[in-house]
Amino acid sequence: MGVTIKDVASKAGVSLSTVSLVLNKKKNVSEETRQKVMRVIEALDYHPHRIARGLASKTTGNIGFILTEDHFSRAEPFYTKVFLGTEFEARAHHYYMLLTTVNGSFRKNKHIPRFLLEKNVDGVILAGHIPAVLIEYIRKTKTPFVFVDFLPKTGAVSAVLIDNVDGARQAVSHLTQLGHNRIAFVGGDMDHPSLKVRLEGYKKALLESGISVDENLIVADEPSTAFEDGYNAMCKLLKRGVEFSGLFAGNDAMAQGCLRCMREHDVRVPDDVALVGFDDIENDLMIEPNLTTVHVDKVELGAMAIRRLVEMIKAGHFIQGKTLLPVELVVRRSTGVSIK
Amino acid sequence: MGVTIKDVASKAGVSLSTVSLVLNKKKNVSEETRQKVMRVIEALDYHPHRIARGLASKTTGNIGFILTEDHFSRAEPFYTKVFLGTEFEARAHHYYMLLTTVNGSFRKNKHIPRFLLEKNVDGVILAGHIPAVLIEYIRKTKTPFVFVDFLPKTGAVSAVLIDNVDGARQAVSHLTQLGHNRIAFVGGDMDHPSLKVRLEGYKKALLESGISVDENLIVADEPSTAFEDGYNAMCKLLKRGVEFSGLFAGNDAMAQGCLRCMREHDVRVPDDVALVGFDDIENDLMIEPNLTTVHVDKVELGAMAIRRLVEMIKAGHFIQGKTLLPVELVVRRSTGVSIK
DNA sequence: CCATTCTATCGAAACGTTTCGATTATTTAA
DNA sequence: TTAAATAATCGAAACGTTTCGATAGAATGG
Repeated sequence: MGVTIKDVASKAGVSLSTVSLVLNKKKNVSEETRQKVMRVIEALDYHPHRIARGLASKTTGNIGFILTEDHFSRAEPFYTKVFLGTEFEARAHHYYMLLTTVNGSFRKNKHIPRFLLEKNVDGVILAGHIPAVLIEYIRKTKTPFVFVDFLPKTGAVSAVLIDNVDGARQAVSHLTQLGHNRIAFVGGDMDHPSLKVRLEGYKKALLESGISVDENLIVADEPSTAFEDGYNAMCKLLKRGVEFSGLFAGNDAMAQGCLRCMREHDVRVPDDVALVGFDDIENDLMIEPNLTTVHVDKVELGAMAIRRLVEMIKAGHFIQGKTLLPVELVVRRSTGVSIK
Repeated sequence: MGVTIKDVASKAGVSLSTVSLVLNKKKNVSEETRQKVMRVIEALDYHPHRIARGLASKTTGNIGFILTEDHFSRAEPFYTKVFLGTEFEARAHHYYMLLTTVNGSFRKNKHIPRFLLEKNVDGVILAGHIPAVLIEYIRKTKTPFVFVDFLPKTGAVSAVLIDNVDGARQAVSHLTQLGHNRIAFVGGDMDHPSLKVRLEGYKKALLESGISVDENLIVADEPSTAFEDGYNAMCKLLKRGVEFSGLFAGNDAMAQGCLRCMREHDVRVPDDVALVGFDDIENDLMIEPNLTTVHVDKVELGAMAIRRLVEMIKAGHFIQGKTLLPVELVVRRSTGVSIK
């Protein structure tokens, strides 16, 4: 039905292979015939058939995105943004993204993503806590892969990570500079590297400011990092009766949960407590007071991962290394700094 | 490298074609050989190569998702949710989704999505305001397609739509049942069928309740439907000085913008004004007061579209028709009804 | 001026399936 | 008992490219 390379060849009076050479910008084709072929391609509005090209060249034009189910259903659409970032960047490199989720109860030879089994991707992005068995499988298949916001315990990796330490430092030193020295931390899901590192960054920043760490000011044992977890954590903290005037939440969803809890207990933000979150999600601007937070460019995070992956695919071999995504504090009303 | 159908055939002692027949569950293969072949497939952990299968069967296993750029960058992640809904449902039918955006300044023969040119999809989902030229192109290629939350002006269509009329009716009659009879409407982007229909539904519901429509209570000329548009619209409405005690916003993002504006003007919700939104977005629960709204299951909307599309692909011909997604009012604090 | 290298082009195999028509074996009908 | 229909299996073509090795002609070197 559609026009094929054969049609182009015959109409241009050259062989199939010559057209292919032109299409793939290979050497050793005269400028003259190149132009002739190009004109015919234009005239016939020819576009190579992706599938056929794929079979011959052992290339798919697809990149897989593997995500754990629980991360995907997180209220906070963090990974959704990351995924969209990969979409945009992938398209710029002429790839399409194939998305799939795996769940925690992963069993080998059973739950391997279909696009891997069917050899339908040129590389994969791994986001969130991916089961070790799966990572091992991917390594075996020699498929290029890049981690996003996660690091496995072992093995050589290519990864793109948030600069959580720096973010936590910026958040905490913003609070100390405002004069706070009793600064609490609220977090959860400490299995996730990001949250763990944010807590570490918090401690480090305190020490750098000459403030000792008080474990009574830390609530980090919530199972997850959603709004409710923030709410619950804050309730625990308030129940302890310890004094604090600054609060650093592991992410914005939790920060907003804290806010709700504090409001219910007549603790005013920013008057009684200055609050800083992490992530910079959309509705930080829709709540009262607008939330001071550490901005994370999730879309860019995805884009960086794709760039790394495409580089590896082109190179034809694994390229080890980690890249940190810089983050930036954005100061809003919740830390009491008045903005014009 | 990988194990192919050839390996299975020789190990099972049958021909290539027999293995293929087994794989595709065709008739006329004896139970005995079927089992023998299946055992070998298991033993070798064979999985057919998607690309090769695609070339031979003229099938891609992919579904395209076409979206307008401006809709995609909308603050409110409506279409993102719809897309995820298609992802999940597509996977259940063993398809992968390929996403792309087109922009308003669409030119034929230039901005046609690559997956269409390269014949890399078995069907497409069209979300939002898709340029008519593109629709025409898709029709010509005989690619099955389904619209989501949009209807083109002309031609036979298969579409999945939100039951906006019913949603508006539920919203408005909730307000009238609470005793309000001065009910305002705030909307924008009236080019979009959904918003237009919500306004119509609002008027219809008023009339059904014996309340005449007062154009002074309607602000619908905002360019878009984001938070800011709601904010601006509400400012205009308040400036008019007309009295109202109920407010129906075209969507939740606008409703939240209204809320912000009212707060700045010391109009209290729900005490002075009872507010209902539309969509039921995540942070309706994170704002004060929690927003009464019309719940739209965006994920299900996407899933419905996929089911329709898969049906068409299987049938091998276009199937005309529209399906309405039922919606449901969820009552929260912003309409003043106290919930235990 | 001939041997060598280089350039441009081509033919054919290969990629891993599906599918169609042929073939053989088996059953059914007359 | 034989012709016809049916069931099971197979061989080969086809899908639309890329790529490798071959070939012929042009350029280069000694």
